[in-house]
Amino acid sequence: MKAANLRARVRAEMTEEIKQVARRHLATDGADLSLRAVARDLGMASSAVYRYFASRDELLTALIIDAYDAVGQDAEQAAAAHEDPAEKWVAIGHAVRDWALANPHQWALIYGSPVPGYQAPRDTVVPATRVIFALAETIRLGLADGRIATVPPQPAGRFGEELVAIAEQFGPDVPAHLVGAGLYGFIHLCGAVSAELFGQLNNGIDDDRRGFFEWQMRATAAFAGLS
Amino acid sequence: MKAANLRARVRAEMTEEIKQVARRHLATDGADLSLRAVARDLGMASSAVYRYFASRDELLTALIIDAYDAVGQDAEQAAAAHEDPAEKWVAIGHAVRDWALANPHQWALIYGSPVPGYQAPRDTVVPATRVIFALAETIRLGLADGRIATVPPQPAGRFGEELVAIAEQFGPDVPAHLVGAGLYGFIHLCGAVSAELFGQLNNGIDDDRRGFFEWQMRATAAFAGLS
DNA sequence: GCTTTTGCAAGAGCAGTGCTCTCGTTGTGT
DNA sequence: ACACAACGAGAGCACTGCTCTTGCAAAAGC
Repeated sequence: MKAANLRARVRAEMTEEIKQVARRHLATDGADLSLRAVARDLGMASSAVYRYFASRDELLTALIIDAYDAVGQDAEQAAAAHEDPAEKWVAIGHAVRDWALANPHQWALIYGSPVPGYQAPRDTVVPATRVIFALAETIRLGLADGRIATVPPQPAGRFGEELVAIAEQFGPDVPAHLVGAGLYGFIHLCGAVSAELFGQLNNGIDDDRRGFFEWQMRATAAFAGLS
Repeated sequence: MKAANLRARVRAEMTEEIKQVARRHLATDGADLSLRAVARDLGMASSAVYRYFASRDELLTALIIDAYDAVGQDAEQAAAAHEDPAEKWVAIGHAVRDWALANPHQWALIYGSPVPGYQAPRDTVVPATRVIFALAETIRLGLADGRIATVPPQPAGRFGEELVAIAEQFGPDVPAHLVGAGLYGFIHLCGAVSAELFGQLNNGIDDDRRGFFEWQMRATAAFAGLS
């Protein structure tokens, strides 16, 4: 059974190697990942790859999960490195942006338009929440420390009830409007990074994009009452 | 020469028809537009399409320009339908969102991740600015009417100078921080629509997405001083 | 020990893609 | 009427995702 473990380990290594080469292809050749090209780089027949991933989409899904985890981990580490909630908030933003600038095609994979034959399996749901959870935890900390000064406008309407439902997942006494502000901040974070990465800022802000980004992050922090 | 006009007109009609069928394919089959499939639908050989578009990318570029113009026009009309700057602002947002919900794949084309062999030709630059110009014009109007109440935080650093440079294109006496707020609002608008369209809101805000969106738009309007 | 089952890799093959080239045809300007 | 440019169709190239069959080596059962 040691041999069996060996077999499983070799399989795990092979799986990881395929993902690694695929990531490299994604980074260099662009978004249209070719399974055959990956197989060629590994010196194996294209059909052999199907022993490890049932389809190209499944490979992409694996890459998506890894990407969510990678950017989520960076965000969590950045948050842990600061004491003040507002600084945590901004640090999360910079961490996400830095990761996206370093891995633009992986960013496009997770926060860009869904891939052609798009399908978001359940496996991606949990890793996808790490960044927004880091933001939410920052707000919760600020709230616990009495660091939340001003408050965003009260949500009115049915979506307010949905915010309440989300708030209850974070524990008692979390105001719905702060959940709204957290979601607002997350949306703006994704929007700002995507705008920079996808060329929406071209011929506008070309020099000090980091400064402009930080200005935006501080604005969203202030919207959540973190100053 | 009347015959020449006829030839040119037939060519224009054919070009438009190809784009129309391509848009339909984009809407139904998804993002991976197949030139051959479009040709089949038109009852022509795939090679004949190349008489009208030099490549698949060129077809996509044409669709991108049209999409920018379409959403831009909707935004401008929505703005024109209101008097109060804050209402103009929200109306622009809803117009853009409505268009995106009606044409999700076209939205992905212009504001999603760039297409695989991506290239943003110069032709797309001008149409791409219509939405943000509509937002900027709204701010300018509010400023002229003395409707700008509070102001966003002053941008500090090099990007502040870049904002000044942009502000000068809009005319004299336009404060840089308002340009920043306009860009901020545009980025959030794109982020909010993309988040909704690309599934980032799933298992969170599922019911009253319109309400949540409007709440966000009013927040960005307030950030620009429009209330 | 040997046999059977399983996991894996390779190759051929299918249907599809973007794109090029050639070859007739048809309409246009002189 | 003639030369020329525009056009459509077809064949073909290199590529893609994916399936199926074949052969081989490692694990499992007796």
